[in-house]
Amino acid sequence: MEKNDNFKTRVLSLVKIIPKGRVMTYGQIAALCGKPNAARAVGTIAHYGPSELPWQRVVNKTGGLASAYTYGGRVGQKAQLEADGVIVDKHNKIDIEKYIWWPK
DNA sequence: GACTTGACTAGAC
DNA sequence: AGTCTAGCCAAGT
Repeated sequence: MEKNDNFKTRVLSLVKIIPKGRVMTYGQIAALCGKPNAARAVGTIAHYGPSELPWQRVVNKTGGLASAYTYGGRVGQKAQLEADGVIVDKHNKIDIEKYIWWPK
């Protein structure tokens, strides 16, 4: 049963453990799940995944906020990241190099 | 049940 | 330096 959901579950679990004030990239999460080039899959899973996941801490390589693409009106994300201690730019960009986090 | 689209990234041209 | 292709997984049609 868990074999089919293995990748999806891994991604979701990984996002759940992102500490406050830190962020991760799609490619990074994908790589940690065993598929270094499955960044797209990560985004897809995220979009259809539970809304309780802190996807606001997940960003793309350009440092842009994730849901900014589809949920452009989701202004709460910026405030949420700032509440976590992440400085968000005017253009919804963050210092990815500074806030990137890797699980130990 | 097969095809298409989608919160992405990296490499090739 | 900018544009295009390829690769992954899941959900919708």
